[in-house]
Amino acid sequence: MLERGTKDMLLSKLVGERFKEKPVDAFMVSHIFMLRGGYIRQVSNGIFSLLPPAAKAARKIEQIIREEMDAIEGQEVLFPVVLPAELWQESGRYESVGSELLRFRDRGGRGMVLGMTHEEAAVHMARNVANTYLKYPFMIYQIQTKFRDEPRARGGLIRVREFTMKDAYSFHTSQEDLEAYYQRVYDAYLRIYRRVGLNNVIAIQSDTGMMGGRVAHEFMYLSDGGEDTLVYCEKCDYKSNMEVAVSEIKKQSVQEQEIKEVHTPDIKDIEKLAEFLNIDESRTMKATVFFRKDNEMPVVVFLRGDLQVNEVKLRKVLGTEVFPLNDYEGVDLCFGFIGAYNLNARNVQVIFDKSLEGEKNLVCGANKVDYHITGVSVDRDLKVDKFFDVAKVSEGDACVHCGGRLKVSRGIEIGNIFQLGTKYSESMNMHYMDEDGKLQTPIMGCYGIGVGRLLACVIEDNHDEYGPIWPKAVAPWLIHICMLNQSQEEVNDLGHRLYNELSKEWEVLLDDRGAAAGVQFADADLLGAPVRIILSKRNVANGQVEIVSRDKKIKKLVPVPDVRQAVSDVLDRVK
RNA sequence: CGGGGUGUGGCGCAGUUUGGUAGCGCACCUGGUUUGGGACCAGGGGGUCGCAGGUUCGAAUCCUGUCGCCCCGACCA
Repeated sequence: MLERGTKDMLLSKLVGERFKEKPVDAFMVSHIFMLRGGYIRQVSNGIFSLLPPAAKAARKIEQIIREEMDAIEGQEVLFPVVLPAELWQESGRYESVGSELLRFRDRGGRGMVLGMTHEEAAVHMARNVANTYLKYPFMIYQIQTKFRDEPRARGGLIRVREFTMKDAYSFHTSQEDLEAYYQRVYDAYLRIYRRVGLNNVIAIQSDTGMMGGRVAHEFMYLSDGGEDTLVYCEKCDYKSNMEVAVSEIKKQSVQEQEIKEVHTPDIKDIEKLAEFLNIDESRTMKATVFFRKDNEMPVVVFLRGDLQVNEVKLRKVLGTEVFPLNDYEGVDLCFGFIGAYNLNARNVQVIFDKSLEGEKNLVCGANKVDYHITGVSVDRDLKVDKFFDVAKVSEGDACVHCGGRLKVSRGIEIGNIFQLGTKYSESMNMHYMDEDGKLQTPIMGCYGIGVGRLLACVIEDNHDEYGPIWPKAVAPWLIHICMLNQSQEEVNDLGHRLYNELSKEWEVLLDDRGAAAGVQFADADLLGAPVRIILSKRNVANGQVEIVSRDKKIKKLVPVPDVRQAVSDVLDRVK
């Protein structure tokens, strides 16, 4: 017989178990604690079930997001998870998106997809009803399951294939209106992160990727374990994803030299070349070879030897997807010794990075096995029509805005916002009547936050060596009662009495298992409730209980009649 | 999709080299002693060893195939 209220939970009945040992396959702290604490259970690669503690915390995050979306006039809706292929064919994404879009057929053989984002569904919903300018602007959002067949899920809830996401879509009659609303969403996002207890979050400029559109920002939780690389200026507020980051590259002034051919036996990479000639890598010219997806033509990118090619930038310059070339068969290049000087390769596209502009006395390949050329000056010896910016920014480069020093850091993407423009409204024939009775195409924005990933980041940002230290806004339970000597009637009675009383006001978990003190404390640490009440034989005999905050910064003995007030005080003092 | 690793009870692992019918720690159940940081004693339950085929009198172990999972890379709102 279940006789539980909505806020109370007996630990002896809680579904899920907690483990002492670190799971062998987990590396990120959030993943480790979520497994050890009985928060999540993996069902398949990148697919997880959430157990009660995680489900409760996720619900609280969702509620915070919901409140902030409603506060900027969002209207909550619900799109289907399964969508017909035709809808995605309308926008063109059925073809343009890769295999992360899960496609399948229903019993009638009709093509279906699992929703990975819902622009199509949003336009489908809105296009027939938003037929007059009087309805604009408006924003619709949902909190819904998404599926993306990621090539490689990892890190517990950090990178998964199935996940819950809040996605929002706004519709406007002018670019100015979109920009103004975009800013409101931006501000709402920062409020959301603050409310769920995340501190190290910054917004950066980002690539628009498959979404299309021009302006986009990503919200990054700064963490060494993050998968994204970001660049920011120490002096001004320039912040960007590495994918689109730009910089002034540092250049040294050097003397011009004569062209010379040197024998470099089996020296096929920049590192060995610099070592062999005893020069800095920045005194060499590197050739990196890609191939275009559209016509499969090889592309040689020349850049200064100390730099790396930024593939996202290269993709934009070429206007097509690019992949590193691995199959050298039939390509008219002398691999390992490719150089810009005297390069006579057929059917190969050549791109020069701006890092080479004006450089003098560089070493490059001689297009001949085991030889390099020294003393190459770009202006004097090479005919370059145009330089492109296709190199990755390095730490220490100068900021293009203020000349300040750029720093490179890692982060986890916990939200993004896009100014989409008319990509979807146009391709999917969405129109409205303007004041002059003319048909117009609305301008869109879209905005996403991954709930599970956010939950994981809250742990990344709030934990000690024993487990999560949940901020009270998202804690599964606010109060955790430990009965250290449960066999003592007074302890058992008082524990249950406090449990019943406090759960009228707060969410309370009672450890009624009669376990050893160490077991109880360890589990309480893993469950991370902000306030812990400890009942021991001796204290209870003195009419007292101990109240401790999860971060262990507050510890006090209080008389039993004062417990409610003391709990309230501690809750006021913790984050 | 490439490279590497791994699959034995809920979790962590041994056993595989050299085939002989499955074991350890934790967890779980019963009884008792315990109780301020993962206790102790006694008893007990649970695994057709990822799956399929083959070799053999006999396969966790050898052979072939296949699948899952993990890591690195490619990829990625």
